[in-house]
Amino acid sequence: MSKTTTIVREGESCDVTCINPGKVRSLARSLPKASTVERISGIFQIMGDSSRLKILHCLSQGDVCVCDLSAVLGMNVSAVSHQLRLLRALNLVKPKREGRIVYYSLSNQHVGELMKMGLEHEREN
Amino acid sequence: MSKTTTIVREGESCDVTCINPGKVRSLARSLPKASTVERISGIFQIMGDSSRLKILHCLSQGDVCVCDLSAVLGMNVSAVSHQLRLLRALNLVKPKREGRIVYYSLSNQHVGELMKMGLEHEREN
DNA sequence: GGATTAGTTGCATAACTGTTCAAATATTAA
DNA sequence: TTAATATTTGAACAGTTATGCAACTAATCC
Repeated sequence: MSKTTTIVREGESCDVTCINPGKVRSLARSLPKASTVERISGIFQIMGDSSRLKILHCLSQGDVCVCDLSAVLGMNVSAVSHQLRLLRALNLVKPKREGRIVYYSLSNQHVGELMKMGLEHEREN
Repeated sequence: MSKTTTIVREGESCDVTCINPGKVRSLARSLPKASTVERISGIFQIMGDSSRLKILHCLSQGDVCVCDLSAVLGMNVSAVSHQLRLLRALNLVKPKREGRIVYYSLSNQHVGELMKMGLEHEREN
């Protein structure tokens, strides 16, 4: 039943042995486009680090300054700041300066919900 | 208002400058324990890669063999197999041999739901 | 038996990531 | 102004990761 078929995907074509050409074509069509997959995996990747997850967990309970985050996580202020920069770049958190102190908060509730989902998955496993 | 306090976290203590010792203590208490955070971030980390996300997306539509996955994703059979091993190790997918062909499927629906969440986040953003 | 096909695995490697250190910026206090 | 504090940033480093190649196992077909 094996067969060599030419699969066309996003402009380029390549010869691959595939068991079920029809299924392959329909699966290929069903995939969200590359940029979408990239952005979704980006979100998950960001949440795939314990330090960042802890930071987000703290912020889900209200504004926290960098200094306090550093104390809670038990890590370098600089390290925390680097991670906050990443989170800022992805619009997951936003800063608010008050004098010398910068308070961070979640930009929206989506991340909080994703975290809750993660916790539930964990519990059910 | 700044103050130097000793924060005790999981047996070890360290001196850190922190703005709000009370808040820090309560946040520290509110954090899920290390192993839990680790496992949750592990799940997200696994989904934080476009190849794996595509694989999982395919499997969310039914059983697919390694060969077809390779064709759909346009990548090496070996590379796909390596990723499947990771997913297997985390009990996210399971193999079923039929002759020479190995069909993979999702172990449970949790991952599918997480992916849906990701897609929704993406859309709302 | 030998040949072919599907998949796995170990190794090598290039690319990426998280953290730390040191230096810079910004704001307040003396 | 100088000193102190809160945060940011860039460079460097160690550790991890995704992929491809080559060699292997497993199953089928001749």
